[in-house]
Amino acid sequence: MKKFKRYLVTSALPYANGPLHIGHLAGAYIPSDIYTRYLRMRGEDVVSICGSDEHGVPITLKARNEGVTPKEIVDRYHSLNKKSFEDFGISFDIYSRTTNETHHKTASEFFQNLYNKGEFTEKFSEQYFDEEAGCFLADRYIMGTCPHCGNEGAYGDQCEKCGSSLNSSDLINPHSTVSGTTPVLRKTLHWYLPLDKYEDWLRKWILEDHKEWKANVYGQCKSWLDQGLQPRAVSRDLDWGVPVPLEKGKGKVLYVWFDAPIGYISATKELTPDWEKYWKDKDTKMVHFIGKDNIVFHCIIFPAMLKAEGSFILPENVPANEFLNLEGDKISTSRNYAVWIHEYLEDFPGKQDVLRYSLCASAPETKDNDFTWKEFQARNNNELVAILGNFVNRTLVLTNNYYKGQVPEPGEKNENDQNVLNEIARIRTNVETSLESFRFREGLKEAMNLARLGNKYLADAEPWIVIKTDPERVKTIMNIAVQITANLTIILEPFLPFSMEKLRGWINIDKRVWNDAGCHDLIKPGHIINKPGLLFEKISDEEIEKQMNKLLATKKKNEESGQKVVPAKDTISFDDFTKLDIRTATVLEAEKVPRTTKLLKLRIDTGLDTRTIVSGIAEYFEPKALIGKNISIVANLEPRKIRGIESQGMILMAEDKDGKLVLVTPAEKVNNGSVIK
RNA sequence: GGCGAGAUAGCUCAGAUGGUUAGAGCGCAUGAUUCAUAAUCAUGAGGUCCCGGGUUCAACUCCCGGUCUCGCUACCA
Repeated sequence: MKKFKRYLVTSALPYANGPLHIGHLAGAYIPSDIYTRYLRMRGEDVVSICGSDEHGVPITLKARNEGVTPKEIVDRYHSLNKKSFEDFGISFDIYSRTTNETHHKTASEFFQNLYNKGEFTEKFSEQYFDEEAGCFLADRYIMGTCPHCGNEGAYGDQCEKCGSSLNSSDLINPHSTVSGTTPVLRKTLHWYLPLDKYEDWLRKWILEDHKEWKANVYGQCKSWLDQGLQPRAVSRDLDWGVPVPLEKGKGKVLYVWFDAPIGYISATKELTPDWEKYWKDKDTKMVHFIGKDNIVFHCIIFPAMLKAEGSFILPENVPANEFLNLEGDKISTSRNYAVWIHEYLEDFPGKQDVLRYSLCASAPETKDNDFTWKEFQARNNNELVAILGNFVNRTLVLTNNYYKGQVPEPGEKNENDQNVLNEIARIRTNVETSLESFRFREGLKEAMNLARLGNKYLADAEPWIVIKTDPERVKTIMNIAVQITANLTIILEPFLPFSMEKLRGWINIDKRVWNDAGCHDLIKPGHIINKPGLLFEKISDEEIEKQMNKLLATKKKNEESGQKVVPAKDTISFDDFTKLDIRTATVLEAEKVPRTTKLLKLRIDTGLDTRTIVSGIAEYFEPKALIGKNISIVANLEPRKIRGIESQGMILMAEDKDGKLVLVTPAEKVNNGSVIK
């Protein structure tokens, strides 16, 4: 394995439109922090980089909703999240932001550089502009008729019917799915990164040279590469972001995916004038910690950018984690369903390590995992308190009782003593192996084995009994117990930094380097230790219930408030209304449209006729359960072909709070074809 | 529908290149113990290794088919 001279560790830039929650921590920041702290203890040259990602459309939308400027939004969450990280002990060397000057400059230059080298393809296109919404429309927000096959339900980027890929300007009779209005064409210029050009080396670099990447990461990349890469626009028509640094780029900004990863570079620049040795020297090992939603950007797109630029190194590994669920449900920022870090820190002051432990011990390393408060409690009470805290406590209490806190001189060691002492070094090696392979769960478990070893040693040696008959022997036993404790402060430091600092205070030693781990004489005889406190305290059922109730309350509130009520539409005339032919009908047959997930093909009796309607409701209804149902339809909607089947009308559905579709049915049975008015 | 990842004890997870009684931690049971926050230590009970086929002397491990979960994607007038 190659030996690197220094490390560059990056952690996904959290998007500054909401607070941080446990999913963020478990996915990226806790592993990254453990890794970084470990490397620092090894004396490696390492910088850990992070910052807020503060550009992009969602932030402008949130700002608009709240009637404030985007800047106010990002300021709010940048400072909140920066503080959360600090308070939680995530030890970035810098936590920057993408709205600052250095970043704007760096991103501009990066763009300019690629532009000068001719790496971009430049393309004028007629883009649709929604005059009502006041913005350009992404292709997928536009629908219209396919110029090739006449399919009226073609999207701006692709026609599903004939499979041809389109530009929205090709569509006949386009309409905006944002406002429903007809957008107007405006000419606009954009720059594209031709990812297809880089496919060959990406394929070799990932699929051949990095087979050691985690299966989820490797598989995801392979999937993308096998599907074939497309050029991607690096600019957007928007006013919130890094301006395109070209005369003809006025009014345009760098697309957020292009801008954000450059944030790693600009943050490093801000941190040190020596930033180039971290980014451009082949002896630097770069590692990106991210969640699985970010794999394609960090494994394919960003490396393509770096390679295109030419002077940058590429990541050695991208240990992406899967997702964390919460009490069986998905974490949701918008629905406020999460354990927020800033709230946790208030509710459990001084218990950063408990959450660090809990999230690391059940991190979603290989598959999605579920965080439950009960498990959190169990991890604390049964492991941190009972195994680790207890061992430390009994060692320090005994040392104080027997020797007034003065570490005794060891006598002759028996075979078991030797075995136990030797075991420390073995545990250290195991932890190293785990951490260096990004297996943090395993590393933590292994580190905890040292505390288990300590408990067992005391139980076997029984100093509280031997003291009565052979006090000399007890000196050896207690010396060894103290050495184990001192080793704990090293081996657990990356995982539980707050607690180990506390523990070092009690045993009255300074922070030691990783290489000291395994030593049998970290603390010299005669050394005086301090009075200990409790390293961890039990967490009561009441505290846990309180947290669980909080989540239940959120759920309940979400249910009550229901889904967002969409704004009222414009007034229409009575004539407009009478144009609609809404009537009752009965489902005669129902079957799934093959090779789709959502589509059902229904045969219905409208009173006038029997006809076919294709409807996107397959996720909510068993076909046969629909047969015989009384429904309401729009009977005079112009027919349209969906997946090659002509759909003659539309079934009326209502959506409940969970997004589930519900049939709109007459309260009492009426004849088919009865007009709804 | 396409692609990717996953499915192993109550829970969280290990199980290179197929090979005797499938492992760990926590939980549970029993016993021991009392220095310790009723903590610890020992022992033990728990598994159709998602299902169905196949290859093989031998499959949790390989092949084929299927089911379920998650993600990306398509689709949803």
